[in-house]
Amino acid sequence: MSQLFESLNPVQREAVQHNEGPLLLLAGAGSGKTRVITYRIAHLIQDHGIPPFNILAVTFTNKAADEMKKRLDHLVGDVSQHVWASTFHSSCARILRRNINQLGYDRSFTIYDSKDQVMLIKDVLKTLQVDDKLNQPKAIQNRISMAKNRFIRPDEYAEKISSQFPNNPFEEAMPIYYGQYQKQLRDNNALDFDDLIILTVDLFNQSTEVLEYYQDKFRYIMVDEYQDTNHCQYLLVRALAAKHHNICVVGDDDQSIYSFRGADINNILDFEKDYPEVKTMRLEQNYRSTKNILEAANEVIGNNDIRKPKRLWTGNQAGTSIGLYRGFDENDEADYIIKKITERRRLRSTKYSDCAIFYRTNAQSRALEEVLRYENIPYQIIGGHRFYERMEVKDVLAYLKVIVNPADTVSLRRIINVPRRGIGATSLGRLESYARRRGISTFEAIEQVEAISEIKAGTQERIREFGQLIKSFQPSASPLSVTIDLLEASDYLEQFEKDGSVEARSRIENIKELESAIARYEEIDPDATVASFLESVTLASDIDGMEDETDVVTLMTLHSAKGLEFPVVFMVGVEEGLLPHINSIGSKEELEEERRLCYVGITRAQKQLYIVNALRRRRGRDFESSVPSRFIDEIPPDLFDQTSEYQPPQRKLISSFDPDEPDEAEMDGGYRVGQIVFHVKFGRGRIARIIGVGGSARITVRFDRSGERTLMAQYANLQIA
DNA sequence: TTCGCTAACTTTTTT
DNA sequence: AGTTAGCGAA
Repeated sequence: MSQLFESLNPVQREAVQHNEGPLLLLAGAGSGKTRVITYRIAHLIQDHGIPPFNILAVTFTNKAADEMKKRLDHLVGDVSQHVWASTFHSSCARILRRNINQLGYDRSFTIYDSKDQVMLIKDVLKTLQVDDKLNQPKAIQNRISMAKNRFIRPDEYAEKISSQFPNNPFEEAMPIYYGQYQKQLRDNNALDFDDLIILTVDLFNQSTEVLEYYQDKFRYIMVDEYQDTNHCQYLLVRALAAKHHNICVVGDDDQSIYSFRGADINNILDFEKDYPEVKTMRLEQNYRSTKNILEAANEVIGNNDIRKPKRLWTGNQAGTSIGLYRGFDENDEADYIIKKITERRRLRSTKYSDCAIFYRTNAQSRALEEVLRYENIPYQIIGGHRFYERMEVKDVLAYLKVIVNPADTVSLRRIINVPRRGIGATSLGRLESYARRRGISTFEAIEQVEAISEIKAGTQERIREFGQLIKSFQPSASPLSVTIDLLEASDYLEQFEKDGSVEARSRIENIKELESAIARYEEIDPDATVASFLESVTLASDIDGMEDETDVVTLMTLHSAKGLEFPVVFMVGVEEGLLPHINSIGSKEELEEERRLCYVGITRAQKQLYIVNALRRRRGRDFESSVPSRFIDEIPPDLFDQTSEYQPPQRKLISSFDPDEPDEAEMDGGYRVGQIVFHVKFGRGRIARIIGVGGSARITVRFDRSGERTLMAQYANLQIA
């Protein structure tokens, strides 16, 4: 262990040796915080004889948890397997699988992802007979999630949130939606992401016995990326640490980029108030980046007002200048990047896997992907349309979910007629209304379909067969065997085998891939069940699927990039409207979060940073011209490579985009932000944002009745008040 | 009543 | 561009 200390700087060493009592570790980008956490755990185990099962390490992603376990394994060997290292959501799911009975749920509960949530909300609106055109399910989902993150229940919503939006019918209706949503979740024996946390807190509040069990089990708690925790997670950590106070949180307020998900920066800023005896330490030496890169990062983040003052420093070399390129459009951006990558590969043995491309929005990956594919450069895209979101994969997963938890009507509805078995919307509707009348689940209605006289005998028979199909599987059998039997018995693949198109074949391939994923999962965990597999899939994050053994270029959003590092980083689309994003420009807080996002991107780079943007960009059907991001201006000019190709190629610029085209300009009707307008259907509202110009401009209006909606200027037909 | 085709909308970030 | 809603055919 003593050699272990030699590689640490004094502050790091102090942090590792501080084992009892609360510790706040303010760790700047690239300051070696993961190292400190793992060493700290190793130190607890080896030098203080703390049993590994008494340690809980909460990370932001499963990938980070796995990496921590791997490093820990190097330091202390096999015993590291007994440390609980996982995400908030996974840890809570694990706790709830043991103890959720006490809250009146069944242990076979299903976890709903955000798409499932939206489906359920549509359902809720239907049962409440509310038009889902006026009340966007996604907006409702967002409001519910925000409430849950703040530990606000349906019955408290009116008082705590609605009251802040006087005369807002949408917010006034929210408690009803929220309440009904929660009821239907329970009826489906399902939990959404937020429930995992909130119900664990409930469990602890309700049973001191359970709470004490976990308090004593997790005598040492470490929370990584603490700046991104929400209030509910804060309550959870506080409850767990209340007895022993051995809580170490690690975070960086400058890297807080998840406030849209309810992350509450106060959790880090107030930590010192919660634990008066806290020891605070700062890791400010950066080991990752060159001086140039770090200075650029420092300068950018220095423009934020809401932050703990600090300035990272590094002993590393100055390094090369930052590349800056303003391309013609997104294809030109991509061309430039590829040119640089191939050039570097030729000159200085930079590997593909040394290079990462970051963007603000997933949509930006497409242009890059096309060019990379065309140029035969191997790449991986993190996030976007993930494997587990493919239609055919979701179908099979829905089958598995129903097998484990027949009460899950969202999944049931997905597969009851897939493949086509002659059970259409009307029959399903009758089935569901019967279920509702009797107060039973849809699946229970299926089991007594003979009693439903509205359904014709032929259809009854088909429904009965479907019910038997589901019941013919053993949920406790191994996931792989269930899947194989399922594919066999359901004739699911037949629809694609008959088709024979490229697409159908790739769908079959994806199912095969799913099978091998299940096989792999079983190999790692011999106790795997269908339920545990489904859970791991739902709680997997984009980044968990990242491949870091093979030599490929990695593309991902700036959000996904947090916690990673690459020798060569390209940030694309560094433009006003994209970074900072158009939706964030209006508010100071949100703008500062965009700046932090930019900071996160810059600080991922070890040796070389390229900042790239384009003169114009395709958005939907038409082009928009764009202005370089204000964040570029915040970087001192002398840090940029002065010889760089900063002249945009002036090709046929005028012809294809024409913001001043007269007839279009008239069509935007002279709308202004802040104006009060009336819409035929949505009623009164106020213009929140206008994006673009002319008829193709999109106008976002915050309607009194139905929340925010974005309309095309040329079709909006708004009356100006 | 179910199914297949055409037409419209979306894209900020995510456990 | 890929899903969803709506319509007509079987």
